[in-house]
Amino acid sequence: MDDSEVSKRSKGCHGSPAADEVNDGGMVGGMIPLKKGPWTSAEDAILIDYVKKHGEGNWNAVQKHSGLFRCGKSCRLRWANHLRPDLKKGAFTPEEENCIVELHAMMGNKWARMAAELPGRTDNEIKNYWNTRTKRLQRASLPIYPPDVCLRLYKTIQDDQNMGTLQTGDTYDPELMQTDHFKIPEVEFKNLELSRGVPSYSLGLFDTSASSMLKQGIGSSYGNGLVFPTMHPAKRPRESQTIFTGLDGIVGRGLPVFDQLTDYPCGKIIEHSGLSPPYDPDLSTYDQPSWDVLPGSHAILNDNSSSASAPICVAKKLELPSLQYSESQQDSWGTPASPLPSLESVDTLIQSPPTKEMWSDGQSSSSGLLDAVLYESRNLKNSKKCSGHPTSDVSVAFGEIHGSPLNPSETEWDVHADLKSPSGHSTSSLFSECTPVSGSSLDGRAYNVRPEPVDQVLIPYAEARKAPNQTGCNKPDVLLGTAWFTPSNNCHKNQFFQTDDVAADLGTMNSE
DNA sequence: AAAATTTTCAACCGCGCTGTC
DNA sequence: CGACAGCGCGGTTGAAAATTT
Repeated sequence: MDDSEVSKRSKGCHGSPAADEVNDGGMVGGMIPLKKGPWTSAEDAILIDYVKKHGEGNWNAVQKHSGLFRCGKSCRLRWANHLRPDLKKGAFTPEEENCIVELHAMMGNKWARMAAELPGRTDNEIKNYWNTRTKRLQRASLPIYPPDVCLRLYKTIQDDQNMGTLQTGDTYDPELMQTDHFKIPEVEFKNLELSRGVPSYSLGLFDTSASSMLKQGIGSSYGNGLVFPTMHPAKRPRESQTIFTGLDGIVGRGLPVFDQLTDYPCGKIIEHSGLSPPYDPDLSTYDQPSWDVLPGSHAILNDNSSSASAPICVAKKLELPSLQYSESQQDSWGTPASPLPSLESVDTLIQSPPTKEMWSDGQSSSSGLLDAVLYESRNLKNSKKCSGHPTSDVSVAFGEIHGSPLNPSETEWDVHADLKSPSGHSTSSLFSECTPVSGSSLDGRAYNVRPEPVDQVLIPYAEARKAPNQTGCNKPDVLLGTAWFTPSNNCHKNQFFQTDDVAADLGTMNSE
């Protein structure tokens, strides 16, 4: 064993005052300090041999039986992270990377559970990967979460709300929202060719603002009715669980679930958004002044395919929304607040990290995108309760943002979605015009968006809606499994949400 | 080529949960 | 029922490696 190597890193083997640290990390027989620092191959061999003979577990016995001067914790960690025979070595594959992003969006920093979905990978590995990735992306002002992930989550929550399974009120369980430095889903859209049969309103979904969403207050009833992957810590399973019914069978088995996501095809995004033409005209009757405007990027509205395909902008931090759409500006947009707080915001959701203050309970949070979406959902619900002038606070409705409903086809979207507009960073504009410098994000995930036919209809979600009370269909995890992930062989043509259902959802949501 | 900076990642730490006595 | 032990999780640290200046 290389003691010099060990001593270099060892900061003393006296462990912490904690009982377990004292017991297994302190001294051996009160005399010999347990080793810390890097493991040597000799130690590895001893540990491997021990596990072969005695199996995993009872780690504190390792030192006693093998003579290894390592605390049980250290042994367990070493085994779990490096010596386990089933460990997959090497860099994450693109599929795995995509999977991690998806999982993080849904779970937040639940590394162990994420690891459970990625066979052969350890929580530590995933954690390191994510932290590295996040740093890199943030530094490059690139989105942490791809747009389709944002939308799927958001849509799922919306649908869930419409099904009445997402409870509101003060049932929010802080523990379920336990997170840290809430990651702000930033979105950047590259090479979006949205002009082909894509409803402009679908794009509007992207021009939303999570920060506004997230500032509105806390209280997603995460714990009631919502059986998200995040579970109460107290009920945390000892062993890795399969969290997503659908995801499990896909991700867990290493199938190319995310093949379709690798490039974040626009079509997928649109599909996930749950909107497809023809847009239900009835929606305009809702107390939703600009719902009809909601949509779209000017590229779409104008069928400006040239602009849509023009690779213009360099990846750039999208930093406007919540501020840009501040209340003070609402008037300038000439429209009243809309009861549709949400869709406004994937953009914000994507760009502005909710401050910790937003979590009224003072909990830090580092949840994934899902938390943000849930948060917004809760707000949405609240806003629905509040008469017809819901978004009096930070949240900005589409109308406020995109102009008058009286002129849906010629909205202000064009104005502020335009790169030349004051806002300049509208996601919609990014959607249609921005292209990352290199054609792919720094983390290798190209945010390409391909136009997709919007006439297909996906069934799982629709079915789930029809039978919300069946077998947990009202549960997001089920939705995640059925509606979010589709077999890769169908990825190019699946419609994740039934158009009519979505329209109905939106209508319901707005009229509630 | 060397120094400085950044990135990666193995390991540690503290906390909380569960099971046992 | 409380104390304790074992274990696992998530956050953090810091040395090594890689990259940039």
